Amino acid sequence: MNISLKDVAARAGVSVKTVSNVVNGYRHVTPATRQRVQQVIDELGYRPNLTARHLRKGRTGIIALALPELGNPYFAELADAVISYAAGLDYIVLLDHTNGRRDQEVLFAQGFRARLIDGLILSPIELENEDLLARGNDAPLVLLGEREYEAPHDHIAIDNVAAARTATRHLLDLGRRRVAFLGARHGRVRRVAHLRLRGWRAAIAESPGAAAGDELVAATDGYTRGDGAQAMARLLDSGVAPDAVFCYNDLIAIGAMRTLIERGLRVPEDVAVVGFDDIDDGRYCSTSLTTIAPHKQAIAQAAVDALLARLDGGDEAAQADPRYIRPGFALIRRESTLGRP
Amino acid sequence: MNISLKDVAARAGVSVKTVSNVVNGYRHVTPATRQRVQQVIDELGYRPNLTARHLRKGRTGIIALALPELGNPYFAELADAVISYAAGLDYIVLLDHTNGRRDQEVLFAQGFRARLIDGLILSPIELENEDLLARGNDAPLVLLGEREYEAPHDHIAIDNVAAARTATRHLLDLGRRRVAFLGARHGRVRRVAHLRLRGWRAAIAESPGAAAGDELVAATDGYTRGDGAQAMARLLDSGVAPDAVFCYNDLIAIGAMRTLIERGLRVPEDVAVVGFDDIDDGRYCSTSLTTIAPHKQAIAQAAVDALLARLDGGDEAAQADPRYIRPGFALIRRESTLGRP
DNA sequence: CCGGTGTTGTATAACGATGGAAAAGTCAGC
DNA sequence: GCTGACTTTTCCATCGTTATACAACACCGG
Repeated sequence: MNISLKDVAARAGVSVKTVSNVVNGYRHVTPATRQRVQQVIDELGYRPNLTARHLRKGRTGIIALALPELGNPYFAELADAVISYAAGLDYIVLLDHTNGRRDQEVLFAQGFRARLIDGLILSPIELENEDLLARGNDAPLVLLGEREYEAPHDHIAIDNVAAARTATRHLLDLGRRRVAFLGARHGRVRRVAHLRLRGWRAAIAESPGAAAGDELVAATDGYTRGDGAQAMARLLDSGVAPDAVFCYNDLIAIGAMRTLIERGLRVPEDVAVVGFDDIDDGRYCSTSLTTIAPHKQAIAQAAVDALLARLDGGDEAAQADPRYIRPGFALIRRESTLGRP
Repeated sequence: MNISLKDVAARAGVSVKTVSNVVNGYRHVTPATRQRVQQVIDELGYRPNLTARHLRKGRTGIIALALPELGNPYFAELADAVISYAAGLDYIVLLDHTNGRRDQEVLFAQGFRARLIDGLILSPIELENEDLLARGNDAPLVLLGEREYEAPHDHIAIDNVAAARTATRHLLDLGRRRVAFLGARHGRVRRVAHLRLRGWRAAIAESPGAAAGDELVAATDGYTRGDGAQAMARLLDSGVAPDAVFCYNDLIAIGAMRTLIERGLRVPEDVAVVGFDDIDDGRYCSTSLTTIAPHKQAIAQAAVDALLARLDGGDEAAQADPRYIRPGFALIRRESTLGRP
């Protein structure tokens, strides 16, 4: 049942290596031999054993993609894009999730799947710079997303500050003056939502009449709809009364909208809402969601390309300085800020 | 940089096999030797080469999970559950998507990743029975989801007929009489949404006053929100005027609600809506979605357990008759049928 | 007809791990 | 001190593939 090169070779009356040569399309094989071998291959239904090939070549053709959670549609859609693009380049993607927990992220960065994967694309949340520096692993690593590090790795991320500023300015341009920010992380305001928060501040600072107090910034525990709903509720209970909300991501925005509607507030008349990610859900909310759309396709391609450049590009490419690649983004205007047409 | 058993053995002054014994926790190793070897392992940062181990053992410890699309939150959440559960059993999950296309599903069933994976969990959409019978691959296969086959493979699925009947009856119990079904597939009504459609028919047949005509059944091209929105629009345009809709899945339901709201119809006052899958989105729609909640955790566990039973259970388990396992489900009542409390 | 050149095929040794058998070491009992 | 029984360690083959080196052969010009 398990056909190996040896079996084919015996049956075709040639050496193992000749069969290997045929399988790999090596040039110097007479058409006659090639045909005979090929026929036996088809006859026996031979399929190369990838494991053995990988062992011999020192490469597996597998790259890992570690995302915080697949339940978040943004990451699911991104994963989809990465898998498809990598498949086109004959690479297999091993998808995994870290739950956004530092210990798990460290585990991946350390390469606990060492020698099974050729390289890793990681979207960190809690990972610290020191974790990266302590990394005792030579497989290439590409970082994805908002967090910034000073470790020597390629990094793919849209310009989060500019994107957040664009989103916030959109709200200010509509005449809103009390624009809240939803989704800073408890106890670590300066970390995870750092860049988007900075963009928010920048836009507000440019707009004379806009309220800028810290009471407009609401923290969440995570990045789910539930977190958004709770944070919005807390914000309203605290008496802040914003007339617009810019949310760390679409899920939080959707949760926030849900709370607003439950409280009898209208979106966007009473409170306008902008999200971030452009997940499919946002388009079909009963009030469709205005959002920042990072170019997922471009992000996926850039990440895979960066990784493969270091893998397949030879020594000079492997040693090249880390690159910071910034795919584009767009503001998608929908009903949650413009109202129903 | 690439430390192998040999390096550790040389440094520790023992044989390769002894190091292997230590790594694998073999019993007969003196504490002194074990400690010395362990120390060198830590010192050099040795990590076993999984590829080599797999080659030798004939097993990779990797199982594949092939789902139609990760963009659908139901599948993303299910994948999450499978990965976590399998990880607890020391199995790695290779996640892939078929786009619900027959050629891709056939490719997976045929095992194009032969010898890289020990087994496969597949959620088919277009795959035909003959494809399964023609399968020339000995790796165990577990099927997931609504489609039913007569091929000898384990199958995990909730009772779709009963679930659909429960959902439809819920609508009828609320006094609705014109309950539409959204999500039959164009040109193949008897295939993909077969069971759920049957459940719908059964519930309606039991309810004397309920309309039962085929004009209440609307087809969709796919299973996305967009498909649901379009199908709902077509249904309304055709003048059917339902007072309730049971949808093939939550995404279609969310799309349908979107269309209803755009047309100025109220949910649930004018049209009540029930979905299927219990994805997170449904809970946070501005009108939260009543739905059938398959027990995803149970499905994931059953699928992995069934696969591993055939893998690790020895010959008698591998040859056992195929099993049809039916995890439970629940009707989750929310605003799209009950209205806002 | 010889030697050089170029093509086609083969034998053998890896890659890094594990399994089984053989060898070496330990220890009690007489 | 020797035997026998048991524990610990080593040696060798092996998984399926590819790389390297080389053998075999044909072809061509001189």
